[in-house]
Amino acid sequence: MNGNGKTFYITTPIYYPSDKLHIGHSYCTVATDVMARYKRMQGYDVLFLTGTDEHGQKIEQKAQDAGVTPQQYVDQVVAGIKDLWKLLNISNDRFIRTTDDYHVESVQKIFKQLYDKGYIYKGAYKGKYCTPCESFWTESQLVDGKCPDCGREVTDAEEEAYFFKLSAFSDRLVKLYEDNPHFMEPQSRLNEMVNNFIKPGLEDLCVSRTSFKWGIPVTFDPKHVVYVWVDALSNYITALGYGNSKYHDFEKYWPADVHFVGKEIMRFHTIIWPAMLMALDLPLPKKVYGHGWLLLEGGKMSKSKGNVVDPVVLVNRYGVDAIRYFLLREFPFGSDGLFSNEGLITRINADLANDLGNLVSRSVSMVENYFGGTLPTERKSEPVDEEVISIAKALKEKYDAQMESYAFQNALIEIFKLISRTNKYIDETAPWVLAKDKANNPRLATVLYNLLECVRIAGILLTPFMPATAPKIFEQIGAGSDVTSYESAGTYGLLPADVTVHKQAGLFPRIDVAKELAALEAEKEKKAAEQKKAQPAKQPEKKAAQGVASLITIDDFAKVQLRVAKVIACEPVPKADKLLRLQLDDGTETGRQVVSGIHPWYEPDALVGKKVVIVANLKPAKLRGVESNGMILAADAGENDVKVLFVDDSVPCGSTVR
RNA sequence: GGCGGUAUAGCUCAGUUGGCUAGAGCAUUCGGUUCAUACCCGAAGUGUCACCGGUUCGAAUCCAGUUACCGCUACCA
Repeated sequence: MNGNGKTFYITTPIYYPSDKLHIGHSYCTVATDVMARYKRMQGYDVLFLTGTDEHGQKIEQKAQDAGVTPQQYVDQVVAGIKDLWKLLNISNDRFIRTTDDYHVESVQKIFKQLYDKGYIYKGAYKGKYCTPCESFWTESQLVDGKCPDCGREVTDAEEEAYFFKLSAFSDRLVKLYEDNPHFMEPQSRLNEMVNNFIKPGLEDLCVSRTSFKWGIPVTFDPKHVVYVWVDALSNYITALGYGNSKYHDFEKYWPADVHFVGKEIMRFHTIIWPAMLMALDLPLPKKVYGHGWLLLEGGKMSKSKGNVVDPVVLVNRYGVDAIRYFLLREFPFGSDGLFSNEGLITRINADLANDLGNLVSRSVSMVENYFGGTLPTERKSEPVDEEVISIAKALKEKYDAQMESYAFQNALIEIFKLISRTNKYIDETAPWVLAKDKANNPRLATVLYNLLECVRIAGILLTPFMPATAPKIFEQIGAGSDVTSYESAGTYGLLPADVTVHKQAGLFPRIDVAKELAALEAEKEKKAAEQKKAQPAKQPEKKAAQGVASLITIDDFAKVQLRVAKVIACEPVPKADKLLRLQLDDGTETGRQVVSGIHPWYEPDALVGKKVVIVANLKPAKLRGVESNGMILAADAGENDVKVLFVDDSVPCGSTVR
């Protein structure tokens, strides 16, 4: 179990700094941190990497909206992310930014290397081109295989891009999964990957873009920038010095022992990343672990729902270790969990304040009250001591088994079994009764010593989870550094017989549930109000910035025919989740049929009889084989919300809108 | 639509390869205790283990079907 000389390389995903991070990102990073600390404690030479993925169109756009350069934009967000990790006591050894010089240099080399080996080739987006119309179409847009615009024949498209030969790696990937059944966890993800991607046949991957500039230029074809895959995934090796001279640890740490990732990016890490490494003739990571999401009442966290949980607020109210503990205790690492403030507070109260904090407090107090702080060395054991001692002795092994399989919640449950049993032991032995007669002192000292020992062992094993609290525990129970090492958790009875304790303030103050819930609610509303106030100020700025690039003339606008139409009938399109087929009365005799992707937000019945605005002169298109003549106007009301624009019923069908 | 997952006490969840009289924590009620952060200890419950069939001496656990929710994926002019 001793890691002497062995290395352990663990990573978080690199986060996308388009917005502030929320509790979900913190969850992943805290888990990684706990594992890193655990391995360090075991004596491994650990490298813990986290960072940010800073390129791409979305950042470019966000920066433009904010009126700053992309670099300025990410600099500011990244500073906030680094502060958050500091606040959460994250012990990452390195922090990589994909805008770092050395990373850029490496990615350019990797891209070239893959190109030279023939794994990256210049190609074109799959699609069709209508030369007379100068229009690019995808297969699904074609009407009867011909240009939807003019009805003429189309040719293969010319849109230029570089592709990675992902398709060439299917067999090797399947073999990888077969030879290493634990390559990805949880196991249920394996079927998902194989059935969704490998079996239908992997398609080559577009790895460059010409449509935006904010990225790493392709050295031998500078109008292209490297698209996310090669840029972002390779951070795991560039941060070790692969392809650059900033670091020199590639030989030492690669392959990674585990990549922790959110389940949403499992696919990139279990298919694309191994294929890239195969193409580069490099060893593959030993494991990719996809953790679950923290869900809130009402679904996934999202800005537009206003239900984003801000870790900073929680840490400031309850302390970093309470939050770290809660995240890893409450949620099984591989599956989703339900986050609630009430759950947080009751968990802190029940486990940390009542059980752990109070145990330390009462144990230390008794040593002070009955023996002035220092235990006498004379002892008297009794059979009632045996059970709690045997649990303490067996704890480390059980804990290790859970930690090695990344079952953080189970590891913590094991520790708290000891803590509970120790509390019960106090009742069984009733030290306050023993204290009434000096003759019982040897017995009393034995009981108190056992309490301190149990606390010591629990404290050591809690250290990776609660790096700030553990030292406080040790100080209170008088445990020096010689008896708080990882190894020492496996041996019972290491505290000196005449140990001296130091009573201090409680570790975790008890929280008034009702009061705190109200306070958190108030804070949330304050934030929402602030955001509302900030919105109008932000909007005009955004319009101005975008407007410069894309002003149109009144004539341009006149090309768009908007009309009012009434929904006569509406039904879902078969074999499609999002599509609705709408029959409209647009004032003409025949009416028209429109297909719209609004099923997630509207049931057919809710639309029938309503009047909407349609784009009447849009080119017809086929969606899922159903013809659509025009589109319905709807607003993007949030990250994932769409609202159709309804018109007053008094407006006649067919009315022009301008 | 395809693929995958989940469904167990009021709540959050454990239940390895079928043997459970189905468990834990929280919440609830009652009792004990006073060293301690109004804490700790003990006791008491409540469940057609989603539904319907099947395999079996025996099914929460295995198989088929149904329903609900979730995820991945395709469609979203």
